Amino acid sequence: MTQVRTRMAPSPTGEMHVGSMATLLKNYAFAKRNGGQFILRIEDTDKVREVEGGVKAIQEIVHRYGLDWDEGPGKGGEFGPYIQSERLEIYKKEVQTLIDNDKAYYCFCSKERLAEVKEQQMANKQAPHYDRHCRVIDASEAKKRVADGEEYVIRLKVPTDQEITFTDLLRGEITFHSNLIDDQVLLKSDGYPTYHLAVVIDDYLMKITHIMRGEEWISSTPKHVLLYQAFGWPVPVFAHIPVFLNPDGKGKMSKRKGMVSAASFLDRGYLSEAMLNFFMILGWARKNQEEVMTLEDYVKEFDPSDLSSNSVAFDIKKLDWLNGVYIRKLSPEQLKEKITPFISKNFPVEKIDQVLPLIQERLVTLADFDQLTKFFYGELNYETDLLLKKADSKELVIEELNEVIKLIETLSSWSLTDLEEGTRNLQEKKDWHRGQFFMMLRISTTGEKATPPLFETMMVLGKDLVITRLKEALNKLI
RNA sequence: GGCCCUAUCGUCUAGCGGUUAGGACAUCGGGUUCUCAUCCCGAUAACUGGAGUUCGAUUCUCCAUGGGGUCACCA
Repeated sequence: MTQVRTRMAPSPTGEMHVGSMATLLKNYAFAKRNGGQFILRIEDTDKVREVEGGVKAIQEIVHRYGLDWDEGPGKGGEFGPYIQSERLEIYKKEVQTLIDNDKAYYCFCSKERLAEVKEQQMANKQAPHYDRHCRVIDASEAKKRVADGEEYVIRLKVPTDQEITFTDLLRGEITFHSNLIDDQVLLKSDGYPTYHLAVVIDDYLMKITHIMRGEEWISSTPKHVLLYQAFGWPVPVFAHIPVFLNPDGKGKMSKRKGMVSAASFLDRGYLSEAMLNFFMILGWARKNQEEVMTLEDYVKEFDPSDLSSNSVAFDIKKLDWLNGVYIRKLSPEQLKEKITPFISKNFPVEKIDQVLPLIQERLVTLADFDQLTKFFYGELNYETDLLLKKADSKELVIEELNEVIKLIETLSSWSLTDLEEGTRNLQEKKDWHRGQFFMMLRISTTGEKATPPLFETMMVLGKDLVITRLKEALNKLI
C-alpha cells in the first residue's frame, strides 16, 4: 500500500474562501486518517492577480483554523520548493519533453487575433475555442521563430476523436470527448506555467496520491488526464468536492452575497472549532449520525467516497447553532481568552470574570458580547413607557421603585441572597404582580427587556449604580 | 447555448428492492423560569415527473424537468 499524500494548493490572489478551507480540511483529514502527509503548496503563477502578502496570509489562516501541514512553505520537505514561482525551471524542462514528443506546440497568435477569432465564433453562435491556427506550423520553423525572439505560448496538442475517461471517487467514471477540449495554453508568454501544467507536474513530482479539490475543476480534469498520459505518468485518484451554495441555495457562494473569506468568519466571532465542525457535516454524515464532533472523531471516520456529490447550501442558521454549542463548552478561561478581542474599549475590565458566566449561554457569536453587555456601563436609554408596562398605574410603579430603593439602601450586605430574598419578600408582601414588578426592575436597572438573571446582574452592577439607576427611573416618572 | 455533474422535509443528511421513510438545524406549540437564553417534551414537514426492470421500487435503467459547475496566456 502506497503512502497517502494529499495537498491543498491555494493561490495568493486574495483571502481564502470558506469553501477552500473546507476542502483543505478534507485533504488534511484523509491524509491523517491514513497516516499519510498533507502538503501545502502555493500556486502563484498568476503574477497579475497576486496580492501583497498573500503567501503569508494563507499560512496564517490555516493556523488560525487550528490546522497544519506536513510539507510546504515554512516547513520544507523533500519535494520542495513548495511555491510554484520557485519551480519555473522544472516546468520549462518538462514542457520541453512535451514539445519533443509532439504532445504540445508553439503558438504565436497575438491576443488580438485570439480575440477576433473568439468574436467571430460568438457571432456564429459557436462555442468559443482556439482555432488551432499554429498547430500546423512545422516544428523546425517554430523553433526558428522562437530563436528569433518571437513571442509565444505553448499549447497542449489535444488528440482528436478520442474519449477521455477518469474516475472520480464520488461519482464514478466521467467521460469527455476530446473534440470538445481546447488546445489549452500550458506555458504563458511570460514564461510562467498555467495552472493546468503546473498542477500536473507538481502533483506527480510531489507524489500526490489523492487529488481532492472543488467540483469546479471537473471540466478541466480531462486536460490534466491528457497531460498525465502525454508525460507517461500514472493518473492519481480524483475526488471533486461539491461547492458551497449561498445560504438561500441559489448559486455558488460568492462575495456578492456576503462575506465568504475564511478569515471573515473568525473575525465575526465564529469559533474555528465550530467552523471546522460545520465543514465536516456539510455534505457528509458520520455513521452514528451525530453532528457535533471533534477533529479527532472526524479524522477517524472521514472518507471522501462517502461525501454527497450534490452541492450544498451554506446554512448560516446551523452554523450559528453549532457556534453556540461550542461557546457553551468553553471553560471560563477559554472563553475569556477567545472573547478578549471582541470586548469594547469602554467595558469595565474588572467586571469581566463576573459578566462572562452571565452571558455565555446567550452568545451566538463572540461578537455578541457588546450587545449583551453594554448596559453594564454607560448611559441607559429607554422609553419611559417601558417602566409602566403591565402596571395598573404610574403611582404603583413609583411606589414600587421607592420601596425597592429603601430596601436596597438598608440592606445589611450586598449579597445575592440578601438582595434576592429581600426583593422577593417585598413583592410577596405587597402582592405586586410578579412579572410586572420584575420587568420594571429589569428595565430600570438595565434599560433592556432581555438580560441575564436580574439579581445576578444587579450584583455585578454594584449597589451604587443600581440605586442611581432606580432613582433615574423614578425621575422619569415624576 | 455546448459539455459535465446532480436530485429524500425549508436546509444538511440516514436509507444502499419490502421501513409507520429516521436524525439534526430552522419553524410552530408546551414545560422549567423574573425577561432572554440554556435545558426538556411535542408537532408540522420530503422521496421532482413520466416510462421501464421487478412479485414489489425512494432505492436499478432511460427520458423529461429542476438545480449546480464549466467554457481565459485566472486559479
